Amino acid sequence: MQGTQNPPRVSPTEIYQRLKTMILSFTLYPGARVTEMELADHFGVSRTPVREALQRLAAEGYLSIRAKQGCFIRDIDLAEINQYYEVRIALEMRILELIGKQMPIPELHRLATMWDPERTPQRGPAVEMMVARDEGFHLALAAATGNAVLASYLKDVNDHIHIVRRLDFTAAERIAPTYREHYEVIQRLLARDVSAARTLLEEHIRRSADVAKEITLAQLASQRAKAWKLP
Amino acid sequence: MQGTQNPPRVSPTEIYQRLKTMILSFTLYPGARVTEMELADHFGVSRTPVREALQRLAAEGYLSIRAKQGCFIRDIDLAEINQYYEVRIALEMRILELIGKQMPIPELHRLATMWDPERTPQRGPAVEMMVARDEGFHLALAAATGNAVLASYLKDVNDHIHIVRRLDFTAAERIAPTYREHYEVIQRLLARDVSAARTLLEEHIRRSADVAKEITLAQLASQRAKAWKLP
DNA sequence: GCTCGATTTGTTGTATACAATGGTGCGTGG
DNA sequence: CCACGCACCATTGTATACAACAAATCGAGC
Repeated sequence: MQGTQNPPRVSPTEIYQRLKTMILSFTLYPGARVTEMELADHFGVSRTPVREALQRLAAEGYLSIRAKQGCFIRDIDLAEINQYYEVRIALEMRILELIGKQMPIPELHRLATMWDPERTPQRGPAVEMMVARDEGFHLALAAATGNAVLASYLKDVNDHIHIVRRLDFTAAERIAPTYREHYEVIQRLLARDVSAARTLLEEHIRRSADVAKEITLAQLASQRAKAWKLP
Repeated sequence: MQGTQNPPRVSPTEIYQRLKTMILSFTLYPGARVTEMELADHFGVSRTPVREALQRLAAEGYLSIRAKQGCFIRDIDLAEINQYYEVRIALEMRILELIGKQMPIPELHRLATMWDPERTPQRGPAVEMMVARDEGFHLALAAATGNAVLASYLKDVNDHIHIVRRLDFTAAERIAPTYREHYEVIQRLLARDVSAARTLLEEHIRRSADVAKEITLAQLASQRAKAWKLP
């Protein structure tokens, strides 16, 4: 609409990222249908770069391209989300093993300060802000392994559960426990007690997953109600 | 060449799979350059479906598309391969935890029979055959978790190390140990001793990784020697 | 003979025209 | 009133023409 298509032509990668953001933030809600022409007009380019972006998104499972019909944002499949969470636990458990004896103390202190329960924000921060902070915590642990491939797999898994995970923090009462649980994990790492850190982190992930999935069910119901009256 | 392009038009997905196979089997060796037109002619289609396949392969890291220059098969980066092996261990360790107490006995017996050391083939089977069997073993464990997402991540990791892993079995002396080690893991699972199974499986993976990486170094050297005299 | 620059060539990036096909709605017949 | 079939339309799949640009090549000048 607001024509910013003259000087910088929108690249396929940028289209990909913007579409992914729209999907992950529910701007394009599950089940919605988009056509290549629509998006091409929207971004001020031809169908070619749009197709490239859509194919990437389809390959990653965010939407499905049905031949001669259109592109449909994939429905949220809670059973599948559960499976992604299981993969996440697999990766994060190994991450703790890898960094347990080796992660530098200063870096641990930095995280501890960042998640000090006494600094829990009183009036909840913006949801997206909180999600980014949370994902940052877990990715920081991954990065500390020095294994970029491992970190990128965790990032990939995170993206796939992001759409659900962000709902965890719409419930304000999850913010304080998140601070406390993150802090506890760091304390165990400082004490070089990897086993305890593992137990705590797994419980933390499962707790947040449960809350997020619960909220998702409600969200989906209301989303369907909205979709009901559109046509 | 042998014109089979009339009745069935080659789909982008098929192009993708065939190219991937060519890369993983060293038919297109690391560093080689291919152009879209070349491949389009080869498969008897236009550049469009070829581009689709190449973009998927690039997204998965198998090749890099350099603007206005060409597509280059990615070099093998042994440090990166190491990182993939670490992810593989993370996933497989969790897989053992998940199936430990639950995998049905008959399925375990099936695998035990399949990898009975006494049935080790005397004159080595074809390398690709052995690799497929090996990957099948590990994917069978993954499938037994009932977690399709987890299994697909393991498959993805396997694909990325396949190019190196297959070399493990060019050394005939690795075949017997593979049978023995697989068999041992299954025995521990039958005894419901998950912890022992984990230890054995991790050692097994690390051993095969070490051999594979060693052979890769030699292979790369000879490959470079070949490439030397091509132009 | 050597160096630097313009031109040519080859390759990917983008736009567009055309082909193939699934879905929809309308009309007809029972 | 309902069921069935046919034509039209919307949408993706494919081919091709054109644009943009990097590298190599060739030539001119010193």
